[in-house]
Amino acid sequence: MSRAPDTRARIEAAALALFAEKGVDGTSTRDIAKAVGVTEGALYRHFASKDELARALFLSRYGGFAAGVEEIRAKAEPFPPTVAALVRFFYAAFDADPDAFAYVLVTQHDHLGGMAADAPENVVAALARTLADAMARGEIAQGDVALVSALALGLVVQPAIFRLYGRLPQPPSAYAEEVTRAVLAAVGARM
Amino acid sequence: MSRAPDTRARIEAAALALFAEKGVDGTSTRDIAKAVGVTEGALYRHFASKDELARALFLSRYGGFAAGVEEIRAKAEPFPPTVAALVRFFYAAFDADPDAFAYVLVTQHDHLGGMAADAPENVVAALARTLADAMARGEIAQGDVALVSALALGLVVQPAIFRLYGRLPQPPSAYAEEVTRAVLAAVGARM
DNA sequence: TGTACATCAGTGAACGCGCGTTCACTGATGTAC
DNA sequence: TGTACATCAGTGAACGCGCGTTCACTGATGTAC
Repeated sequence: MSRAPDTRARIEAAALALFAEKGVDGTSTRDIAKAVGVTEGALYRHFASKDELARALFLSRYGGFAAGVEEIRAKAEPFPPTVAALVRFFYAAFDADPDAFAYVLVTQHDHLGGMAADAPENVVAALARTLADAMARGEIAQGDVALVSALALGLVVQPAIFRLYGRLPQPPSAYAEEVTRAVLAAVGARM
Repeated sequence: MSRAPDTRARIEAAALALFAEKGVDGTSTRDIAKAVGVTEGALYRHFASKDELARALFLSRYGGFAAGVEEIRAKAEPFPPTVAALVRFFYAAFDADPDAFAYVLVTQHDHLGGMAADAPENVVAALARTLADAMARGEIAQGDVALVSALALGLVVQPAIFRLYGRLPQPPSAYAEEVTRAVLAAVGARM
């Protein structure tokens, strides 16, 4: 039986909340230790460094997004229900943990530097494949896949950002249907 | 006649480039001074602190965006040419100074905290007014103005972000027409 | 025009502080016999 | 079951370092008379 209490999980939760609110650079190891209620030294029993903590948090959360997107894509349903499922998936994740959503959103470019642009675990790559498939099947208008990916992603992500900064009266999940409709219209889906 | 050479402008340019690339926290005053070719002390002849430098850079650049958006809105042209003008304006700004675009994008929430949500100099507020006007005139579908603002902004901004991180083969200005079309479709413009 | 003084952008060395990290230690829990 | 030892998560004090900022100074430029 494991001896350890839930300290590692509590460090992750506290760090994620602080990183999301004040940024990684704006959060000190003292801040984290204080929030958890342990000394700074204890952090180093669970993570080799502050950087490794930041990276572990990113990879686990980001991996969840990538897996979810890829799973929905792999079902190969028609385009409209696929988009609806993707939107619902992202906004359910937002509702479940806004801190994680904000953290991944803001730090993705720091951590994805080394990842292959078309790696299966890359969210944008999975999204691009979904759109390329739909184009190949004639379900949406022909166009530059990278651009269309940007358009679709922007439509889904920006309401979440607005919500994070208090610009939306309700969480984005309340708008899932409207966002889905906007994506279908923006990418020229044949309805 | 002014004695001063262009040191202040050179500090701003170097700081903007560094802030855009590595973030404000990731950039030290030593970095800036070295890039400019002066000592750190010299920075304080022009700016009271590193924070004030960051804020001055933000306000001047952001002010340009807000003024441009408000100017286009004030012309009160029909909705489609208004959107086209806005998209062209943002992407021209991107082309002219990608560092400034990236810096404003990333740091806006740090600096806009105190600004009234509906201040005339607030870019999102100006955008929301544009969309509210179009709704009132029946040019676009009725809906939550905040949500529709998020959708429109996301469509315009995300391609710029993709370009900044090397995910788009061409600068966003090359896609201005397609983005305009996507915005019109997404907000349900009567064509 | 020449001289005396004021202004100011820059230098270079130094500062105190908070940062991430280390380390000898303690005490509780698990394991071997 | 009882005892001896190993493991490990935590403590608390300390560390060296890079950070933003300060300051006495210099020398070039502008101004007054």
